[in-house]
Amino acid sequence: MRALKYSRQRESILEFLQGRDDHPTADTVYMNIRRIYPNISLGTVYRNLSLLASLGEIRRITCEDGADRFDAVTKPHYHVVCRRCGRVEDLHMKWEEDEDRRAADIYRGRIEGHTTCFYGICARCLEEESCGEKNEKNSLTAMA
Amino acid sequence: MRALKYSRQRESILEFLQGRDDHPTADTVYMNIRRIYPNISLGTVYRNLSLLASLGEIRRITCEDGADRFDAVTKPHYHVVCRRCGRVEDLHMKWEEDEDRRAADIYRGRIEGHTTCFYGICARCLEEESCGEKNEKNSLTAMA
DNA sequence: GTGTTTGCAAACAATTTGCAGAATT
DNA sequence: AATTCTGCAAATTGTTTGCAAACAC
Repeated sequence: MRALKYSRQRESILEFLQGRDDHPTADTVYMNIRRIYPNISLGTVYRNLSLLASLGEIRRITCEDGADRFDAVTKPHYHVVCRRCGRVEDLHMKWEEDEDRRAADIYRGRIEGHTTCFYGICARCLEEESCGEKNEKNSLTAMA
Repeated sequence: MRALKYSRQRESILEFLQGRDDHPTADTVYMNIRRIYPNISLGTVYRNLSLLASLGEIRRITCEDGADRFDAVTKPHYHVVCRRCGRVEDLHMKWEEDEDRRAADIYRGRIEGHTTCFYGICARCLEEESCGEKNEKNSLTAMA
């Protein structure tokens, strides 16, 4: 029903994501795109990220940690979230195709897919035991 | 370091969650507990949910849909999120224990566990094709 | 009594939205 | 010319926090 017109901002956001292997938040995207289009607005970034995600050109990752992250790799794969610094990394492990079928067999509704998110402590945080710089919020999780 | 004192509100929140098999949001918990303690505050509900989660008495579920949900079943299991109404259901399927080991084998950091979230359309929404009542937000995801 | 928890309200963070003007077709 | 997209600011939503009083030990 709605047309879809070219926009340099959108293009630029997509390209930016394609050039990264970590998984930036909307805000990180914003900061970086601003170097190219200094007056792009955060609203535009959000709008385009949502649009691209709904078009299937990028993937939204929602992982327990404050802000959503975005990934230009759209084929299913695993992620690891660091509980200390919040960093989200890809895990290059064979994707378990059968899971969906197993689930569909016993679920009364329709299964369309799944996401699997590992959590733990990333190598960087393990080394520098004094990691806590980035994402203090997560210390709550570790409070117990 | 910190003591931990009894609170009827906390007790009541935990009991409420234990009596449900769906996965209420903080707000739903609030609405329901209010029938017992009419002047409990939303802040208290959030504080206790976070506390209980960090103690491992309940589990926090963050699944792409606006608000976090909470689950009194703490042993790992699968969830299915309906992309139409946002409902989160348990999926009673054998938990794949090996995943963590597989991941740990190739990951440089420490793997502590993982969560797997299936998504699709729940049976209820499939039937009444006119589902859209509850959680309009999700229509964005389906917009493409 | 000391320390924890509560209710309330204000503060916050992430994200969405309304609108007039700029860009694309 | 008709629409879509943008920048900006204000609005929403989900969650956290500061504080004085209430409660548990």
